[in-house]
Amino acid sequence: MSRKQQMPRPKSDLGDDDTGCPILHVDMDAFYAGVELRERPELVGSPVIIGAPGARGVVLSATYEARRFGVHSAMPMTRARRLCPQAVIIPPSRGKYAEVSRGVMEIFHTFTPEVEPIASDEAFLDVGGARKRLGPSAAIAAMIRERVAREQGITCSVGVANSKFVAKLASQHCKPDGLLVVPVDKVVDFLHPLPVGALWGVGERTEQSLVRLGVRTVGDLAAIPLATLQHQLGQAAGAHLAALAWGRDERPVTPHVPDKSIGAEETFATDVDDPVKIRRELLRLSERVAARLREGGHVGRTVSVKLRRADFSTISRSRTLREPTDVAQVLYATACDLYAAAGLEKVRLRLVGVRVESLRPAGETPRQLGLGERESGWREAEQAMDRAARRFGRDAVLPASLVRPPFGEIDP
DNA sequence: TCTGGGGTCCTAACTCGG
DNA sequence: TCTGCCGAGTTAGGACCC
Repeated sequence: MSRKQQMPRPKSDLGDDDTGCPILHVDMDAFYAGVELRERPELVGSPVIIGAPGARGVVLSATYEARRFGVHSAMPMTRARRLCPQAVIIPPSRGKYAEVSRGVMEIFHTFTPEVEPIASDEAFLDVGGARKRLGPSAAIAAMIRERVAREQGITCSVGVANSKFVAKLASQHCKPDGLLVVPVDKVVDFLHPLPVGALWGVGERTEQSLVRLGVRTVGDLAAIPLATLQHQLGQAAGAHLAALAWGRDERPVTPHVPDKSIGAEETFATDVDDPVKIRRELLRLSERVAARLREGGHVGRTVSVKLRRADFSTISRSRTLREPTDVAQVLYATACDLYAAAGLEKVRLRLVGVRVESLRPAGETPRQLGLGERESGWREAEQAMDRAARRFGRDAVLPASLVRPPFGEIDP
């Protein structure tokens, strides 16, 4: 589901020598759209857009037929509909995509335990250890493509290279439904003609900065002095991109990357300036985040709120607590304090968000009771809510202020 | 044209304690 | 007691990814 524009077709003279290329990047083609088309085969070959039909939605996925009209992920739905009025719009069903994603990841694990998921629709695989058993990397890539298509009914593209970064570029390069090997001695030939925006970490802003330096291709980037790059982009980003431009990327495939933060945010259907409604939303988001913290066995110490004004300018405010928590009431109280301290109580907002950072495993964090705090308090109440939610559904137990009034009554 | 929601990482400014 | 330096931690914002 990359937002970057489709790259030109690959150079055909790279060859297929996969010696020294243990890294695979597997990327589903137009994943959400592909999943929907399994159930609506009559739409195969038609422009289809997956996205919420509301006024403020964006495109989550689009078939290649829709992309020909300029539609791409993250584009506002209003614009997508203008560009391609004949497209069939399908609202997203995230549960369904999560299920297919699990199935695909299971297929990957039958080839190697070294699987690093980076999104629901893509992953890196290190097949270095599997080659003795299953054959060369390119052959493994072909088997994976065949099994994903046969067992899940969707197509994917696979890049094969000696590093994660080059494998990822390779998979983008051969989309859709392709396989591309970038041999070790052809990495620079492959990289240098590419537009600099193709690099991982070069978005719109960075690309503009680089174009001001006269850098348009990866080859241009490779040619400019490191100091100039670091002056323009900062120490870390400059050094990182300079290395990538020469195909240097030492990052290993890491199967278990721990969560660093968990958050939730919501864009209102229309902008809101009523502090009561804003606080109710902060409560809803705090409940959601706390439930996910408990589900994942995390506690977190830093609580931040995100507030986006009607003009799209965004501020965030954060506070680090004395003790880490997974209790919604603690998150909510902190979020309300931060909202009040931001001085936006009379300002029209389009989005609010709550996030918890500095996560650690709940089991490793002995809890200190505060002065006068009862052993059985909010945490126990919320754990009971978790149990009820597992049994009766997510909305079975809610804080009173989140319960919708019966039809005809006034919402307090 | 009008911009979701889930994240990660980096940088700069600031505070605080040694 | 005051001042300067340094490093660690916190906070805010921004860019980027899918």
